[in-house]
Amino acid sequence: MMNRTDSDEEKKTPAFQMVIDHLREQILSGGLAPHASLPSERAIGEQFGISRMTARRALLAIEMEGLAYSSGRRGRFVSPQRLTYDISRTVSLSALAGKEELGLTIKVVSQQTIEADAALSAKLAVAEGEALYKYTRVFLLKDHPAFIEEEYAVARLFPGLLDHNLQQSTTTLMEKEYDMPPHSGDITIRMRALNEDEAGLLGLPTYNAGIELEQVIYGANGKPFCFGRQIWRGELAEFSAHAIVRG
Amino acid sequence: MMNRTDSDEEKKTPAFQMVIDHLREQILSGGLAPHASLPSERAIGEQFGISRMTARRALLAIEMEGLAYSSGRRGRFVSPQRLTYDISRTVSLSALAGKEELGLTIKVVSQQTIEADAALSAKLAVAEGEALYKYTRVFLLKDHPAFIEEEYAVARLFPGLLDHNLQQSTTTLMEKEYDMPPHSGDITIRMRALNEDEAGLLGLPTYNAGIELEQVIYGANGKPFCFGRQIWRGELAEFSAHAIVRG
DNA sequence: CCAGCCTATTGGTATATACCAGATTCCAAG
DNA sequence: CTTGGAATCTGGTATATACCAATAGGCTGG
Repeated sequence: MMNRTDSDEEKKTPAFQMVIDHLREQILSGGLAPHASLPSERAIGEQFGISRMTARRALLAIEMEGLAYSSGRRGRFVSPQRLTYDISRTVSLSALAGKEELGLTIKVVSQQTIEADAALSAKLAVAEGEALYKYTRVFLLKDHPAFIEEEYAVARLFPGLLDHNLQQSTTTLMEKEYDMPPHSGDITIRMRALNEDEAGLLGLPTYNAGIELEQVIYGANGKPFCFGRQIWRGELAEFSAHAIVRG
Repeated sequence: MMNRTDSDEEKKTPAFQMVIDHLREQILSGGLAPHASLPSERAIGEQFGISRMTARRALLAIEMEGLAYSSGRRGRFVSPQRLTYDISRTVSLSALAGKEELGLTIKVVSQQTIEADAALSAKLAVAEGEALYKYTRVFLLKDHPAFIEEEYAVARLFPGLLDHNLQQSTTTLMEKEYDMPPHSGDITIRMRALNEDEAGLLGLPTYNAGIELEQVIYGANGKPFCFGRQIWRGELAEFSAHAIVRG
């Protein structure tokens, strides 16, 4: 059935591995351009003389490598390039805004006014129950989701914030319209599995891994005014920083 | 066959999902302590009345969530707690050293002297071909691998470095023995799939995702003297920073 | 008591098959 | 030309089965 080329050398080299190597080479060599479609599970199965489940497995590995993304039942496509986010230079997406060539668009998923719970009141140094603006947005590169951002802003400091167009950098908005430039930020980055909602918004299977970035943004007076949580497709994120050693 | 409780509500809720939810609850509630063993694929299959492949799928999802790790053909075990690495305060593992309760040990995998290639000479601002010390170490928590570190140090600055015991913080070593305290660092963090060697050292299946952290460490004179690359088990890593906005 | 072997168990790989539901394509009826 | 629906894609879920290799545990003979 299979035409494994490893029969001469001792043994092993799984079948799905050959498919992975083949697809990776195709993608990295540029034989398949970003957003081009990959062969279907069944097609790969026939092409390599393996079962669909084995082909599927290879494709899922390619997805995990970040080389491709799947889009529901439409098929799988080659991933675009990784973005770099300099956390010691910027807060929020100011570094990305203006990069028109990336095809960055923002989709507002929800916006509302809520009351601070215990966790948020601690992060934003406000009383529990104080009004906060909460808005959720998805950032897309050429219609391909890159990350989700949930932001919580102290409502008292930004009256009418939700009346503005949220399809832009909110830190720019806060700086220009409310004279609240960001001064510093506390950032936490970790890798974790996505829940169902997040996976749905990012177009990923549930329990795929992604990168979570949380940040509290402080104003010139040293007080926090905004808390944000971003969930990135892992293969698209890259974070850089320049740190001065203290103590 | 199965005893799915979702027959009353409309439909769906995959079988493997029930297993995931059950295992997650068990682990998060503390019913299963860190490093305790999980039921085998076959045992879960029988317990839930599903096939082994479906049980396997649920277990792999639990692994991806970081709640458990597999250890070759010995079985699967509950993951220990996540570590936090403050990149704006420290370089290398000084933050972790001294935390005896974590059971941190270091295994030296290899050490050698090499010549700088183009990439390394650029990062370390030395001539191509200049001698560098290279050593690879695995950091373990109670015998459970947490991350791999490859470090490259400019040999000229640290004569005889490899004669020291490398089962300790090398930045401390460089500071105490060679009077080269770290002053600042350039750090890059990304998520990516592991290759075979890395997966082997970390006890993970190949093509699992992990977090890569690269850093160039600069001395007080502003010159780089050490380049390191760490590959973390994603579920164990957490990076934090305090950043001042510039520009 | 310990070394060596045998066996049971575990995860890893692989197949063939089946049905479902969303997406796309295309053609025919209006 | 447009709309409707059918046929045909796609991936998602699930099963039953098979063999392999590495591990762990128990037993047995020295």
